[in-house]
Amino acid sequence: MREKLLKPYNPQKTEERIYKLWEDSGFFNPDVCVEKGITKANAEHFSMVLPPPNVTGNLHTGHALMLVIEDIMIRQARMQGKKTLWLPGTDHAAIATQSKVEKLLEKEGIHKNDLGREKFLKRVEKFAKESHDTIVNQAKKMGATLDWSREAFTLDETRNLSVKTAFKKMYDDGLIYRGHKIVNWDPKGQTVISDDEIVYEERKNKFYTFKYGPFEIGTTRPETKFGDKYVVMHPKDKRYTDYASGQKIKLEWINGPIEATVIKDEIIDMEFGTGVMTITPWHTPIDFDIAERHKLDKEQIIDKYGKLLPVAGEFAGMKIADAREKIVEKLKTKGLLISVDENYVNRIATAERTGGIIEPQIMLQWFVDVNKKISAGKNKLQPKSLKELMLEPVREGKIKIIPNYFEKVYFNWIENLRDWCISRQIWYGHRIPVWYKNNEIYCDLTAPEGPGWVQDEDTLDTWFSSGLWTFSTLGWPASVKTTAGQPEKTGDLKTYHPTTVLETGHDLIFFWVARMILMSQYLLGEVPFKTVYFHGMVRTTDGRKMSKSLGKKAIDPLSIIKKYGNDALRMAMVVGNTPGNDLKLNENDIRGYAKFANKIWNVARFVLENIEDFKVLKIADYDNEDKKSEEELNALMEDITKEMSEYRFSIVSEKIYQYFWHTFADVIIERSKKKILEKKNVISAKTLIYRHLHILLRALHPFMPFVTEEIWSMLPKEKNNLLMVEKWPFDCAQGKHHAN
RNA sequence: GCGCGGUUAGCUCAGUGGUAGAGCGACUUUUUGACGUAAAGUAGGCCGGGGGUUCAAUCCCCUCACCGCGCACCA
Repeated sequence: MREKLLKPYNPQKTEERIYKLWEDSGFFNPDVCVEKGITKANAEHFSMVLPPPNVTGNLHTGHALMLVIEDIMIRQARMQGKKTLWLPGTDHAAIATQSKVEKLLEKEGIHKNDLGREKFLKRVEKFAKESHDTIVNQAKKMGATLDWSREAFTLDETRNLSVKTAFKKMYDDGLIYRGHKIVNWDPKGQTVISDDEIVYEERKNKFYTFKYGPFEIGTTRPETKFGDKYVVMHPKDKRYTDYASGQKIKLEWINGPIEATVIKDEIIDMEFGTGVMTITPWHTPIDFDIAERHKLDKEQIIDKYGKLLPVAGEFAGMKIADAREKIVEKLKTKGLLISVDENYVNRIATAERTGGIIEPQIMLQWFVDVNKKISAGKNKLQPKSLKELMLEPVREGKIKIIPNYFEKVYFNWIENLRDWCISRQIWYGHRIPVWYKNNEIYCDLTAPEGPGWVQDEDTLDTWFSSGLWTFSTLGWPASVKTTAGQPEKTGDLKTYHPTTVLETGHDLIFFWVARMILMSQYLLGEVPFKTVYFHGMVRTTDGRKMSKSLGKKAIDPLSIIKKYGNDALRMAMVVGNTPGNDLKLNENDIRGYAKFANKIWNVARFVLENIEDFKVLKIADYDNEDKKSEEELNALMEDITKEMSEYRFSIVSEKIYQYFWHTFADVIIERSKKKILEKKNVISAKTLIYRHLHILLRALHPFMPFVTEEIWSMLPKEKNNLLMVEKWPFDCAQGKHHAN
């Protein structure tokens, strides 16, 4: 009996030592497991990439939840003898990281332009490195058995090669094009962003109605109205049958008389306002579409700093917010203001990362064409669009999404998907591998020979590199050899791709999950993963999403671990938490599971005290009630193994908890006391409690790895393996229980 | 506007076509030997409202209400 068992379980004194044992064993690396005979060389694989945390700071409870669920899957797979890889990495998170560093510099009174591209990037890299180290340390404290030897970064050299390779192939296939389109310009971040990076905020905005010649037009944005020389109405609107398409009308406007042209278009909602509107094609997506359809002029009104251009006459150079009221005032003086609705509410598009108000602009940018049909990969005979490549595997069940209702959300998104804008006017990120010289354009992995070539200044959307993550981390493109015209995978890519499961938050379904499916389908002709498991968002007890802005209200995972232990936090995050549903993390629950860890500890003490003289550890001749208990335990193991294969961690953790405490401890141990005291069926009793502990520790290990590993080290047994590589107590394939 | 999820014990949440479950909390008892971070026990629920299918509905279908979320539009 070890001394330390005599005191209550102390996670603080245990966890760091245990993690070091695991790490030193090398078993996080599947190759080591094979070398040491833990895993068979030809074993089935189980692989998962870690959703790479952004290098913008610390890990929060959301990360903790992710690490816990993934570590549970990985530990079980490893115990089941699978060749198990959990691949770690971090995300450079382009805009997020750059704007974070910009803010830090701001405090020093420095603007990034003062430093210049190179010096600024050095600062960002320094910051990213520090964040990376913090993140890795925290992940280790959380007990994650990630294979650190394979760690990757979305912006390292290998990943840069994969990004350039992917870009070039898409460019050559005509899937990436450069064009003038209306895009989401963020005046604050001074970059374009994709549709998915927009966050809408409801705000009260004055809704003005102006007299526009014979019409009345409504707007929330008078400052864009300078260029409005087209007035649009529905062709079937009976109120305006007197006006013909193309008809010119002279009218008085902000800066004097103008000539407006009547346009008829069915997109107009006759019910809205007066059924007449003027359009600003340069700054409104829907107006842009109308202008394209009718081949109308487009004129820029607002520059990229959010200031009015000379077209605004006396208002030129003014900022939007300042100009708006003044323009209204002028129109009012001219008798053109009809009414103002003070209580109008509409949605404002803001940039996710900077909070800047999006000003749509027509700009020259790079796009991924999602509708063009190409005969790439395995679809040589039947050309397919990227949209189809994204839809098919989910529709056909090659990718299963848990919970399955997210499949509908996924389909809905793809069906409404527009071309993906991938260029960003920021410095931190993968530089676009395109060079220009006069009118020539050159796209390749390296710069073209000869003088005069200038590389595109822009970088790529961070999700472009994230989309490659399941295979760029496994060595692609180097790990694809082309023999006899057939691409053939080698190395890690061959062994571990498609990955078994992707576990992530449902907020990443479009940003990341869809893009990974796109990239893998297109570049490898296969799915990136077979199952997607979405966890919910972690919330505070009052229901708010946990984030740093909450300050003290947010629970810091590391301080919880310090207080209650890792195992307790893990259980609190798993029990009662079903996929897709948000989790309200409650300190009471965590405290409860800390008690459970202690309960396990005390049970172990009792069992070990009573089997010290006990040499024969094989299945004995049980008496009837013990035999029944053994069978009940076996049935439970079979049951939870099946539940685990269906990713029902909530149920499994609860069942083991219940059985351990209220059957093993409360019934079986109490019964054994009596038998041992009365010296009746002692062998049966001792065998039963030993085997229960032996089996339950293994079943509990993925959920509560630290306390179970610590107790395991004290158990009398033939081999001295770490529990993390012991056998899971039920073999699904063979229907066998692993006795010892 | 289109769509998705939720509504179960005081709180946080599981769950199932056939007498309703857990944790925490509350209350009562127990200083017995693994554990007081414990044990034994008790109380507490028309499973959101209404309708339907069924021998049987908390569960399946329809509908309403409220809460949360996503997408689109917003001149």
